[in-house]
Amino acid sequence: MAEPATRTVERALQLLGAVCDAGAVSLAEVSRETELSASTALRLLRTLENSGFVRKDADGEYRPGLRLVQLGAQALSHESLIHLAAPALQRLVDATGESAYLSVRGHQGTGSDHAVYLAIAEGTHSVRHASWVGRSVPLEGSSLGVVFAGKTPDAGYVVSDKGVEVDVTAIAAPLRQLGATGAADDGGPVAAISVVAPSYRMNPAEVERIGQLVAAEARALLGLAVGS
Amino acid sequence: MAEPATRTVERALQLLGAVCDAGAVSLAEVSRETELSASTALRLLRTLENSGFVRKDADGEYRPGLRLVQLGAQALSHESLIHLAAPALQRLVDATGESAYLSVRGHQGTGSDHAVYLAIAEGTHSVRHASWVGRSVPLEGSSLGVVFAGKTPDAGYVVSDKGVEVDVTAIAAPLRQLGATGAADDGGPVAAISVVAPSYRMNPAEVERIGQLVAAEARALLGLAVGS
DNA sequence: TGATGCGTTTCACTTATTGAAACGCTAATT
DNA sequence: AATTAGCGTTTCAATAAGTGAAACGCATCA
Repeated sequence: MAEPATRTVERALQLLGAVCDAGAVSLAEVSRETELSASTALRLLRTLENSGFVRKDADGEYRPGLRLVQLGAQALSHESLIHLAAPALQRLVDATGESAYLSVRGHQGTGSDHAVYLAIAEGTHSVRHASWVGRSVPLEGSSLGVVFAGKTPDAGYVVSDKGVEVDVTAIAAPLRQLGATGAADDGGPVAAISVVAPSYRMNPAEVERIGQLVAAEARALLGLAVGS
Repeated sequence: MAEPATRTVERALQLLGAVCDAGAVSLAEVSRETELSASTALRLLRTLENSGFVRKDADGEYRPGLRLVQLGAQALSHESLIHLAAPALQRLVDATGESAYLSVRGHQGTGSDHAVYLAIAEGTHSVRHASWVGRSVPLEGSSLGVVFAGKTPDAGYVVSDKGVEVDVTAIAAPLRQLGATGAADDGGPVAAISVVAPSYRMNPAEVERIGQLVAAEARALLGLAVGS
């Protein structure tokens, strides 16, 4: 992979990602992280800055820029998946009181795999799992990891406690194929919905109840999802 | 401006923007819009695709990619402004029944200036102004345009009817300086809040009432806003 | 006062980008 | 069927463009 690509652009995008991951970084830091020479990093960051993709704050550190916020917001609001999933997430919250998430597999490339929360419905319990849209969570050892690996058992959902976070039980189900074309993909689903709850509130019966709800909503979403 | 920049990256970012603006475009279309030769556009789009910033759908058209959605969502959720402004917008809705918006000046560069809606609180009237996060609106002739030009009168708010949209009255107020440093900027505020309502429901007294509410919330936000 | 690390600029070396042209393809058009 | 038009794609020589080591000034720290 990756033969036909322009190195300059790749590096610039890499820098952009590094800036976003960090939130705010100095030139020296990013250039170290991305293993680019300071002069190259500076030049590319300037280009990104000219285009509004990053900006320099008062401290001289680089931050995600307005253009990125704009394009991201556009892209987010055009993602029909989010709109389609929102009612399903809300139903899960209504039925369980726990927080529900829509996530997609993050872009694989920079080492370990991650998922990104695209939509959230907050639980109603006063003690609840809380996160935010755009949060990137590691897949390793999580129920989302199993789901994205395409290893979901026949029951249609995956449970994990003692996963990424302690004292937390996550129940996830895959949104298998979104496009109208049922083409054989690179394997694994592209999105998933999940319910995340404090473990102390869970028991086998409740886990199974929630699991079946999650699996049912995931199946229902398949019917709605259209090609675009 | 724009002397020290790498052309390749600039072009790639330009393509990225074009793809996002269009939502879904063919290679021929973007290459025409961006005035790039087809071969160059193809090569750059491939690079963007490899990095997940754009993706190719089943029809072979280019769309905003997951990486962009991820970075955008991250950037959006890290924008403390949005979190700070959300309660203020809601208060405006509660007090007026009309839709309230937080907007920032879009990246100036591609011709006419625009603003981008970053946060929205929908009005409660059944007939209300509706828009979406990420929407880009032209500044020309709008109250936002006046606000971003730094021409807000002493009253602290700007009113425009018959502006960008007909039959719509917009009332906007500037969020002057966000950073802790009150440094002399490039001039003009970077953000604004506004209330947008159907004109038929407005009258001078109501406009003034809303104007003072908007101006008050804008001033209140100044106190909260911190450097980061 | 010297040492360290930063952001920045310069510059010779080439490497990597470029775009016209040509290809195969599908879908209208004649 | 033959023809045209438009698309995505590949090739390739010309050269325009990106590269990074080195050096600079400026902070801060020992």
